[in-house]
Amino acid sequence: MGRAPCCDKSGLKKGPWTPEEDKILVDYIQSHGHGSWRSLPKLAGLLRCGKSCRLRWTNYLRPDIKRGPFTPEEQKSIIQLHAIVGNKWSTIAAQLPGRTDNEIKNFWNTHLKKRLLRMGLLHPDPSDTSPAAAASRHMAQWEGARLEAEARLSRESLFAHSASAAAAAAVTNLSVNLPPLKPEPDFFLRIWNSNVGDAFRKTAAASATFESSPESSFTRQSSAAVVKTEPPPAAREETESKSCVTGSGPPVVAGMDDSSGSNDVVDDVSEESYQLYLDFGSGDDDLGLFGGQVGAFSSLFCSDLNVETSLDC
DNA sequence: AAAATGATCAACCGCGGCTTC
DNA sequence: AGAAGCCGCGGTTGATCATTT
Repeated sequence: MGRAPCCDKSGLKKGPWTPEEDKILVDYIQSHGHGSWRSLPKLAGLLRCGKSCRLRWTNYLRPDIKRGPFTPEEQKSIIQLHAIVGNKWSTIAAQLPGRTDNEIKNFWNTHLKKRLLRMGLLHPDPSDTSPAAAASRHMAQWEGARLEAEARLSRESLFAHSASAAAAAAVTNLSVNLPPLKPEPDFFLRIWNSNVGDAFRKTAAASATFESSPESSFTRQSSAAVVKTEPPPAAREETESKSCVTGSGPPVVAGMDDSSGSNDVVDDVSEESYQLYLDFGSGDDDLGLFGGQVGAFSSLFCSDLNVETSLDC
């Protein structure tokens, strides 16, 4: 279906915003709200398209924008979230108050991505068949199997809970119109039923045909830090068709491996970024990648993943 | 001092999804 | 049901500043 272009109308200004335009936009939104972005420019008296106004407001003028460099905690969060959701900048931004998707995207592309590539922790090409990439696939298979087991246990415990609740209700002549079963937030089950779980299952299936060397044994900690996620097929097709410049879709984050041959360049990496990597998979709990972050991430999974169960968030 | 190169980031573009009619 | 409109997202571009040669 065709779409009427938004910004190519003659007379509409493009390019950098002037302070005067900024003031007009801020004044208007503060007194009227943005309402319909499409009609806002006309109502506010701006020679801009609505799209440009929205971008300027959300990325720059919004009062809750947090300026300044990213803190180590924020960087760590970005790395962790990116390993989980890939280039879902808006999803990542939602977990970092005051940061915009555009800012995070730029920061990733100009800082974090380069650092991780230099450190050999990121493989730009998912189809890479190098030993390092192979190792990461092996990791994904391992992680997928573990997640599946966790999910199965969760289902079983949920079923047990459900059955006992039904029995109790029958005994007490209560309506068996269940779900007063207010389940505890079941993290593993949600993940497993989400796109993330789907990606793991697909990865595991793909890896099943992959010949991994018998000596590829990895520590639990490193495996937790190593997750290869792939977007669902639709998303993958979309990104592949859209872009060929940057490695779109969630990249492979691999553990430190000798085969990357990058030991000599790791020295270039700052101690701080290296520490970020070390912190990355060092959670005390069993789910290293999510170490200590489950609470913070739960809202992410509630809001952004297609959880097919009826579990409440 | 000036040109070349690299890094950064604000802004644009085009597409997909959702909503409305 | 499907066409049209709108919004938001992710990828890309280009201007500007910093650094190097």
